[in-house]
Amino acid sequence: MNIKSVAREAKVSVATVSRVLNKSGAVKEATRKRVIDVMERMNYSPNVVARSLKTSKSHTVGVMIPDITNPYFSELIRGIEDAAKRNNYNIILANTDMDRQREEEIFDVLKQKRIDGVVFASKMIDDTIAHVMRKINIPIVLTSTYTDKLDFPTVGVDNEKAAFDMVEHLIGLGHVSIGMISGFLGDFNSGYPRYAGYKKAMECHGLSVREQWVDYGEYKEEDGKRIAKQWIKCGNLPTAIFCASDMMAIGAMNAFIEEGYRIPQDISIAGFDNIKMASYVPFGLTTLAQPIHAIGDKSLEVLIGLLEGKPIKEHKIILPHTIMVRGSVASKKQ
Amino acid sequence: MNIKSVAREAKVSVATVSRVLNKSGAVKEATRKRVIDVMERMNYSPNVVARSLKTSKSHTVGVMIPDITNPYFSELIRGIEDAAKRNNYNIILANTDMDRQREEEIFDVLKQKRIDGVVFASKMIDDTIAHVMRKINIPIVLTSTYTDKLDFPTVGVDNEKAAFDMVEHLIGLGHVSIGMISGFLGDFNSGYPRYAGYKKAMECHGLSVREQWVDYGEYKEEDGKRIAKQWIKCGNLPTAIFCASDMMAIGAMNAFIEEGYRIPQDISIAGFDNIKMASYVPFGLTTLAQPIHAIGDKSLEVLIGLLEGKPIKEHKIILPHTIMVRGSVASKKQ
DNA sequence: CTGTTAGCGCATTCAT
DNA sequence: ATGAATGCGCTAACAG
Repeated sequence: MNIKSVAREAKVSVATVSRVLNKSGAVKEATRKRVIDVMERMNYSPNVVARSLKTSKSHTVGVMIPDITNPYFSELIRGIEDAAKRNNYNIILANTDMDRQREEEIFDVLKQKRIDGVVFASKMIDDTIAHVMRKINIPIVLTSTYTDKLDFPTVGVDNEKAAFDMVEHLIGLGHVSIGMISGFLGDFNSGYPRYAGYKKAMECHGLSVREQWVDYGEYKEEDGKRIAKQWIKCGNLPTAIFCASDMMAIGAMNAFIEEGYRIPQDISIAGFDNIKMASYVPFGLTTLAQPIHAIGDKSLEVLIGLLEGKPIKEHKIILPHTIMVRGSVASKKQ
Repeated sequence: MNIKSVAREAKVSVATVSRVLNKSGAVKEATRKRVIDVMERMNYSPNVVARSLKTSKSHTVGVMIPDITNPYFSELIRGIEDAAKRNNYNIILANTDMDRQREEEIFDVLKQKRIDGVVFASKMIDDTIAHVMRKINIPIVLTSTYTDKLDFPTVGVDNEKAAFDMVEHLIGLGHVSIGMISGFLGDFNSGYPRYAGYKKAMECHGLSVREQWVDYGEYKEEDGKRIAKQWIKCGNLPTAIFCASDMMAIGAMNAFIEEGYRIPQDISIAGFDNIKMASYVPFGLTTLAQPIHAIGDKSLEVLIGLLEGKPIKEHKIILPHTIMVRGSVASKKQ
């Protein structure tokens, strides 16, 4: 049941069937109807593999992320998939766990499968992976990923400004002793800029960043929890803690609650990301909202732009962030 | 840069190149080396699309789920993808939002893309979608999905027994007034059996199911929260609440905490699923643990078995559940 | 052990 | 407006 049998049945050539299939070229309405009829009667479904071989377009893109289990990435994927659906693309999903070897392997099979492009999220691009990505020679869009080695388009928020805004929000609420549970400063995508924004906001308002109130984690709940428990043990807490991720904020909240503190009466906690879970803690988590879904959506739109040969206007696409006010931060004004 | 140019460069025929590529047939070690050398030097990457056209195998499977943003499904997908990786398959991910029309569309394009099989999760299979799934004529494995119309393999836990075990656990802890925030009873996959297990356990121990302590939601946080707040307003609470999903359990917890109750001192709450988030609430959520990752993994393994023509031994594959004891349930023994 | 060749199903160019 | 013929890159049957 291929194009040929349809042609035979409809008493036309395969070229004509192909024409009605792709709405290319002109076909007399009568024969078009006839062909369509036959296709339906035979329950014909064109073989996209053959078409891809011919056109070298698969209408499929690869999406490589560290771990779909991370709520940030599952929202991101949803945005990507929604945009894909709109544009009649499909996505091949691959988890990398940020393992460089695994990433290379995936790039390799994606290339072999002739996918049209990829959306890539990972840790910082080093020379090795940059070389692989260049060599593979297909359009790539980066998100949540820092690079100064590649000139692929990047989609995300202005992390430094976002952190600055959040800390300024806390200061505006009367907080002066503000701690931060940061990401690692070697992470130039999120870790460093968010810390830099925090520091800048503090200095901007004449407040001091105290070393004992800054610690570093890998954005996981466990990290936030561990650090908060440590601080509790040392006594002498800030009145507010800004966390570089919602998961760390949730971990910190859990630590404080388990130790008998009340949030936000005893201590205020702010997060970063606005994953869905942020609204599923008691009274809600106040957080710096990234438009996660929109970032995914835009990433795919940019990729499709690349595929269609649109000239790239801007390489660094910044989407707007907002502050999502919920119950985990209290005012310190008297 | 195709197989032909490699053949030319290595001074062999395309057949020989194909042989070393697929390790099929015998090739003299010397020529094999030479071919491999050439492939590397030319940075040759076989065109899997052409191969698929020839073999009618794409080594790609479709995965259709309601929403990747749902933590249950993101863990499921992770299991599926891990199994896919092990078996050198890729997955095309599609969110359906349980929309029947969307599901049909996706089945259609997946068929056109000649994917080898699909893992399907959805609401109950009705006649219309059953017809589509039969007609598409490719191997399908079901998970989280009830059907009595199709004889496709199904992977999951024994929901009724699981619920029974959990409620018995609560009873063993001394609880006698146990409420349930259930799924809808029309959901034959999870809603009805989990309720049935609850009821059976209660009756089994001579306890009565009180109508005012049973309510129904769609497994979301909001549902658990709404129902719990309602119960609080009515006063007269059970000492323990069994929820048909972790998200509803989290919602219920949030409701109680927001209303000033302490968990588990004032009320015990148990969930179902053991999504990661269940361990990220203060003191942890006691829950009926589904082996979510394993369910995904097994689903794909079964699908691959189908693809390789293995005879299906059992159509209903039940994976073992456990009770994950954390801090949200207290003992009522004196 | 190696080479020749016939398709896989389709899009597309060139005639007509 | 339609058809005939070519080739996309590969696998596998067959021949040697």
